[in-house]
Amino acid sequence: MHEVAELAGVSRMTVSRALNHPEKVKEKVRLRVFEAVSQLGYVHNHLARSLSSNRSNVIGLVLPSLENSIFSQTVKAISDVLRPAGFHLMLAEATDDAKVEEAVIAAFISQRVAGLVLHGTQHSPASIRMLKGANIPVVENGDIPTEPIDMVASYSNRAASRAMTLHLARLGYKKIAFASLANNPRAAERQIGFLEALEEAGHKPDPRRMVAVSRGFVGGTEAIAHIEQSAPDTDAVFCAGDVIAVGALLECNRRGWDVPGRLAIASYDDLELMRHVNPPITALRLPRHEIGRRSAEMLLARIVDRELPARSADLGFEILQRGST
Amino acid sequence: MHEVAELAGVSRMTVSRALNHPEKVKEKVRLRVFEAVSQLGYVHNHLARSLSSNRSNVIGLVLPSLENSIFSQTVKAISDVLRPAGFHLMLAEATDDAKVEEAVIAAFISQRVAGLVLHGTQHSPASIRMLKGANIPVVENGDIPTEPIDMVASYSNRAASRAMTLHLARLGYKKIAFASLANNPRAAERQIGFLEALEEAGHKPDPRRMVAVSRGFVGGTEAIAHIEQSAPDTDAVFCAGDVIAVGALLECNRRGWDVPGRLAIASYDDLELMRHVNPPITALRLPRHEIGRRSAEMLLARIVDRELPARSADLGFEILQRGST
DNA sequence: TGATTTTGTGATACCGGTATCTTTTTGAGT
DNA sequence: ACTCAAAAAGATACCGGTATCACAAAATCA
Repeated sequence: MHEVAELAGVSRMTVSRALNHPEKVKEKVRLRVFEAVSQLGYVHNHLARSLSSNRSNVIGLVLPSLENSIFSQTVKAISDVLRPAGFHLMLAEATDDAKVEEAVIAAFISQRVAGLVLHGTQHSPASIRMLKGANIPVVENGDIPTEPIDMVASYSNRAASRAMTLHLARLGYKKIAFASLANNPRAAERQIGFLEALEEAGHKPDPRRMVAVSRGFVGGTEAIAHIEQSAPDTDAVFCAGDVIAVGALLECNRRGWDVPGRLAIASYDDLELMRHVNPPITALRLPRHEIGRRSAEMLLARIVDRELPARSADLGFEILQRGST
Repeated sequence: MHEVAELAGVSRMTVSRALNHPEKVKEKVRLRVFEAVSQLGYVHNHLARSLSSNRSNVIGLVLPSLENSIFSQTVKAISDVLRPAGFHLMLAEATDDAKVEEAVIAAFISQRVAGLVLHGTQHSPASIRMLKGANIPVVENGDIPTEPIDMVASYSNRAASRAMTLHLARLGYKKIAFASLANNPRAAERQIGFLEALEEAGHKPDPRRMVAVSRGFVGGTEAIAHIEQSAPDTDAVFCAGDVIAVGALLECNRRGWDVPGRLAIASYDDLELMRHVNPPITALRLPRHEIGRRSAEMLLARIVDRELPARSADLGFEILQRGST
């Protein structure tokens, strides 16, 4: 920068101004500076800028899992909002483990990120203390928590699960099973919603129809095997996670079970795949993209425009009725 | 940091040393410093550290698309190698557009990333100039380029495509079609490999059997429709991209075509899904995870250990013969 | 025209650390 | 006990920018 200043015959300060607040510098001088910049191939050092001005242009994103394709829509949406605003995205994985999450959050704060998006709403007291102490805007995704740290953009797992279960009941299914991942805070909320709906529909919950399965397609296979063994009179299964529903459908196809005749299948999440299998699977359309967009917008509103956007946005969901139910 | 130094009764320099090179500080003093750190809840400012020491702990990753689940394995592997080494990951999307890529690279350099991973091997002269000028280690993924910028960790699209095509020929298929995405530099390499293999196997290439399709499952539907219309005697189709093969298989199922009796299907990439459809799809196992791991390791070798790792790692591939061929 | 703003530019200090060199302390060897 | 090398701690400058205030030049007003 020193060299640019010399070549343009001005002070470093003027160079800085020409680059950051061009309107504050006379046109003639400004053009000399730009000329010098391009002639020397000068690249601004954002690190120094951030340190000096105590404000950075990096947003941190913490995901429970990087391998899960579910999040790619959200990531893409965040990125699409940030880029035109000149912000960048830093990514970290925090599994559902408190210690790891604390380390990740500490690392992000240490990098002085301008804001943070957390996918997940269960945080250790230490994490919460750090986040509040850091005094940066935070958006939580993944569920609507009762006590948000700062801001929230999500749908309610409980409400979505409840709605789909009621939908199945309304279609006339009487013996609905629930398959979900074990040890997953979001799955727990979904189970609550499921049970609420059963009660509301006047069904009696039956523990034989609550199945905990592994991640991935194989989870669906497990669910069907469990149902056949423990509760063969089940007439519908609500697969609350990822690709479990597809795994279940494929397993039914293999066994020659008619879907939805022998067993109806509903999915929690509407991956593109759901529309393409036979029969297509009834699913919840969750606002994955919208969550990312709103999260980024809320952060930018606070950081750039210093506004105070609504603390919480419930982005809802939609039931897509298809051939599998 | 000043406060920590005061509380511990030492100079700032000693605090810095206690945190970065604990072995250089006497145990007694070190403990006093750590005590002060935790008492004050001090978080190290990595920005200042990077600026002062002129070395950062952030790695940049440029992907052609964030929505594509294919990359999630690579991202996860990179992240898994970086975290224990104390490095972080910054993510950007650069579509296959030169201008966007230049902007992204400039932004990363401006953030003084310690190293860069580029998924993609076609770069504009301006990008290459910037990268060489920045003097940071760069790893290219996605293909084996003839003139790498710095380092490479990948498999060869051409070799993989050629190998699968030869595999189909060896299985006795005589009229093999090729379906791939249009306007994709990697797809172009794959097509070259396909044509090489046809020649090697003594087959005559037939333009009616070269199909350009859309992204996603629907691409498979398109491929089958095209084959039926333009070259109904085709006995095998090699789907060179993403989930096209699954789309094709599902379409065959819908039409009641026997797979592989009426038409054999082979896929370029082995997603988990390939093993679970019926019949399971023959696919290339590409080293997605290994690419990420090696990329990160190569960068760290250069950054941390100041070694000069091999410039290029061809990580190969594997043919998984399954029921669809 | 002189007084008063307004606008443009420069001087200086500082953001929060680390590199480097200097000084002090420690401890081994005789 | 004394010398001297090695280890530990401190002083100072600087990384590459920006905030802030001072000051000069230009524009506005009476």
